[in-house]
Amino acid sequence: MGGAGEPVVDLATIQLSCKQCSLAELCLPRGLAPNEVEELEKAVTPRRPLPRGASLYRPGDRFASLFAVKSGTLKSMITTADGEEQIVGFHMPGELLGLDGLNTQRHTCTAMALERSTVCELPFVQIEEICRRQPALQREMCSLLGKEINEEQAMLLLLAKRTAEERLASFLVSLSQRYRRRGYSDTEFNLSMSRHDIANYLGLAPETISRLFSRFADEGLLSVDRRYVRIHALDRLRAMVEGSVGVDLLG
Amino acid sequence: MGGAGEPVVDLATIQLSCKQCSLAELCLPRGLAPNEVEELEKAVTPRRPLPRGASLYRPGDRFASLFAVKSGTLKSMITTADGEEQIVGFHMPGELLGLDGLNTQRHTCTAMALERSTVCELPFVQIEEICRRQPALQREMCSLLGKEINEEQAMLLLLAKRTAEERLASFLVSLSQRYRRRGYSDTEFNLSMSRHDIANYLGLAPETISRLFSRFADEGLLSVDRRYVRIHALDRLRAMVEGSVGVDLLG
DNA sequence: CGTACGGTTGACACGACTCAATGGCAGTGG
DNA sequence: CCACTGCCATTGAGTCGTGTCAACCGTACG
Repeated sequence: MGGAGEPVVDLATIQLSCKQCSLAELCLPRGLAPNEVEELEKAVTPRRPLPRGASLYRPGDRFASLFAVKSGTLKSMITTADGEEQIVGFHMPGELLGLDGLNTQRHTCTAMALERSTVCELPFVQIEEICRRQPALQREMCSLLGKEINEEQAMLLLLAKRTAEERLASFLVSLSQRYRRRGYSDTEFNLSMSRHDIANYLGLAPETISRLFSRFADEGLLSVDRRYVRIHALDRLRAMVEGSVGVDLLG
Repeated sequence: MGGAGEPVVDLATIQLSCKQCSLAELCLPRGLAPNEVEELEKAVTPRRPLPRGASLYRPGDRFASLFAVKSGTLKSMITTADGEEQIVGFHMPGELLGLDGLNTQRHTCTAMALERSTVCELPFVQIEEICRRQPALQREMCSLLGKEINEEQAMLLLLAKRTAEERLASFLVSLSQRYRRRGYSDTEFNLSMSRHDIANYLGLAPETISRLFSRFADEGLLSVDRRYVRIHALDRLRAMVEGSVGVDLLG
């Protein structure tokens, strides 16, 4: 295998290059010097794509690695004893997941692909090792963990204090910003999650999400066709979440 | 100042001893070897007590240190543009706070004493430095950050899915466990926070908290006198939060 | 072509909020 | 020492937002 001119690459031997990755400024290497990125690269191991619905890890799985989304979208959710689920985050390209395993060395969440997705695996012992030698990465990791905490706190406020309307508006504004940062349109995009997932994430009933989409459309804020959303008045959506924290936290 | 036999100690020169601290097994030194604790101790700087209502830090303050509660209780809250507040956590002795500043090097929360409280200050640059040399502390810090994330995720579920009754039960069970771990009764204690604070934290109205306390008392679950709570049926309270995550997360 | 699932819409119910009045404790000043 | 005065807490009455239940539709997929 691996003869000259063969287009198929051997997944076990190639190294993913962070330097060449278009997501580098969004991902862990953000803010690292070239030589530091090189060191980080060595730790990155490739992984075969996850089909829609596949789990990257499940509750109880041994925590060994963090994962950076390379393409696609994933959701993280916690599960209660009686099988109820709560989505605690959606992960877009360049975003890290797996932090839920840091405490007990076992994952508490399920990470599931919402569509065919690829991720980079970052073995945690190696991350730790590099952190000891490269203060810049140590800083970056801390910043990242702090961001996760800040975002979840902003989410607590959203769930504790905001109306259904404000929650959906906030969700859309957040998606919009995240798409923009990735070079996509911030006013038209395809949702990779179902109404059910959105509802679950926002602590609402799926029917409420449907009704709100219809109302937003009636009010000229946006138009929806299935999962395709076109935002017509991003400023008015923003105005609805005025006073919310978390919108400009996505550092 | 500081003459022989003078009982007043100089706050600027004494070193707090983590080894002798009764909270050591709950706090950062948990799981560290004696020589590692010694090193950590050197970084700890004393701080004068905070009177009730005083802030340890406010949003926008430069992040320079983490704080460990030595006595008393504090609350952390985020504030929206229009002055609304959301309490995101209560901090009891042995617990760390300040993690909200890790992302941007500026605090996003207000940390306020609910009663006269003392804290140990841990300058963050020193923590980072020791982490590089002492993998055990590095691990402990990661575990701690992971725990914070896990707990906030459990809180997201509580706010998104649980009824008012379940939220208050969950809150009381959590308090009960935390008191027990600190050597206090897990069935009788004084709440250090007002009904208003509890309501804010749980995403409810203060009136709802009052009504629930009355109902819980009617049902023989507990008795309340002002802020003094006696739990009569901890098992039944636990049963009400069955299926909730987060109860046994407080590693 | 059939079936299943995701999404939309309507009718209704109910949990929690709001508004309002009252009570009681604690801290303050006379 | 006692009255004053907030603030916190309790309780009731009424409202409203959102959930629940149910029917229907369209699309995607087998």
